[in-house]
Amino acid sequence: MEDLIENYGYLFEDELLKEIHEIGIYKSVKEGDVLIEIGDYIKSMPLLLNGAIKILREDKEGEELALYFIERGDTCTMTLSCCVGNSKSEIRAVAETDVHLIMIPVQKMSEWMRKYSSWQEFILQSYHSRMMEMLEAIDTIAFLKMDERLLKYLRDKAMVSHNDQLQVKHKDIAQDLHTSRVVVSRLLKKLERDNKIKLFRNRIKVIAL
Amino acid sequence: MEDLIENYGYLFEDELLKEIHEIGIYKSVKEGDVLIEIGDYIKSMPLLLNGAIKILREDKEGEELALYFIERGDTCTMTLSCCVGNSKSEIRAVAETDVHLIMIPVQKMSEWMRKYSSWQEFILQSYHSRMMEMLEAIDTIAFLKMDERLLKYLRDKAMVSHNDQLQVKHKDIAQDLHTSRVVVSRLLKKLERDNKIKLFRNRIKVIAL
DNA sequence: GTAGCTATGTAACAAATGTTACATGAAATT
DNA sequence: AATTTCATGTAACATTTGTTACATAGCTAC
Repeated sequence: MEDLIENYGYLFEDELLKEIHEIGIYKSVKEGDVLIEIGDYIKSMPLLLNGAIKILREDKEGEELALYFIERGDTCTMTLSCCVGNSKSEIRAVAETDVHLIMIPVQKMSEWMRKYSSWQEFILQSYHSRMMEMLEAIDTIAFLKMDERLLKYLRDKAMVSHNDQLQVKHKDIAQDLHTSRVVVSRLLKKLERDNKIKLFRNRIKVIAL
Repeated sequence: MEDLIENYGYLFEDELLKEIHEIGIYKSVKEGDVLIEIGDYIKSMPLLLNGAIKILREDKEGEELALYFIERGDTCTMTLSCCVGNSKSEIRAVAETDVHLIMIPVQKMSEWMRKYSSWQEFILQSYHSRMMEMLEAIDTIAFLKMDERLLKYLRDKAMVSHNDQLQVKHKDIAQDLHTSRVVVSRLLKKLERDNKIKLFRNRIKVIAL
């Protein structure tokens, strides 16, 4: 409950907070766990209390692409979107760090939309944020070259995990950026020569945040 | 009014249709005209009656990228999004064909959200559609090669203009796809050899729709 | 018709990204 | 300690995309 108030207290009226606390289901998720799988029907929406979630897209061949990260105080708008459309999830959500969240049944979502103006505001604001994040994702893949994308990826990752030391393998990065391991290793080496990062085995230190 | 009923009659209750008709401002826009410019503050949202609108993104250097087309029965959700966030437009909207639309003042938008459940449904559904279109745009630039993107672009363009004969110059296509004219000409020639399209001066016929 | 403009075609080359193959070195397993 | 597995480095090459330069062909204006 303190977690709830800390993250959403300034947004929602007390009554709504109480309802969320009563109805919502508190959940802990371990780093790396899959929260939503592509094709899942969505029955509840998550309110993020802490930690970060990575949103991924997949093509027909099963190749991945990381779109953006979601942080505390956010919700997965794609979830809302899918509830409304009553359709399957188009994305995969993976816990980037250990995560605490509250699951809200979808019926409540539209009920609260009419009952609480702060909730309506929150939902619309969420859509806005996610739209902006989608646009940023588009900018990144459309306008940046791979070395710039790579650096941005590392910085974003460091930001959401509040840690400039990243526990990652080149192979994983390649998967998130939808490129090959060799390309990633090559560009990482260049970034290290340019003093933007420092490379270790299973670990990368981001210097210029 | 008939236009309004034809496009939105099955969505909205009569009372809402009446309000839209009374409050909305009917507008005609010529092909090529800019409806929304990047950085504009949005004071009203458009409901599309017929025609199609092209949504574009721009990078820092002023380079463009076409994201998707909006057709009749749709609205520009980015507009909503910007109203909510009270922020400037992040995209440019250009009339792809001659367009008829109704402009709704933004205050009405949130007022109707509470008053008419069909309006709330419509807005959320719009957000969903636009999210899906953004995802498709991401898929396109992330997973497709330029020749596939080019063919998809031509097909989409033919679809929304209901015409397999496109009045376009290679230069314009290059701008929309964020590549160079030479690349477009080269790939178009290949598509013609593969019998997907037929090339003329100032005109392209899309064969395999 | 001719001059000039615009759109398109194409060659030659450059840069970015993707692929294959293999070497090295650290960690884990036996 | 020897063996195996995994992460990383790197060379060599292929493919895709971008760039520069120029030729040709159709249209417009005079």
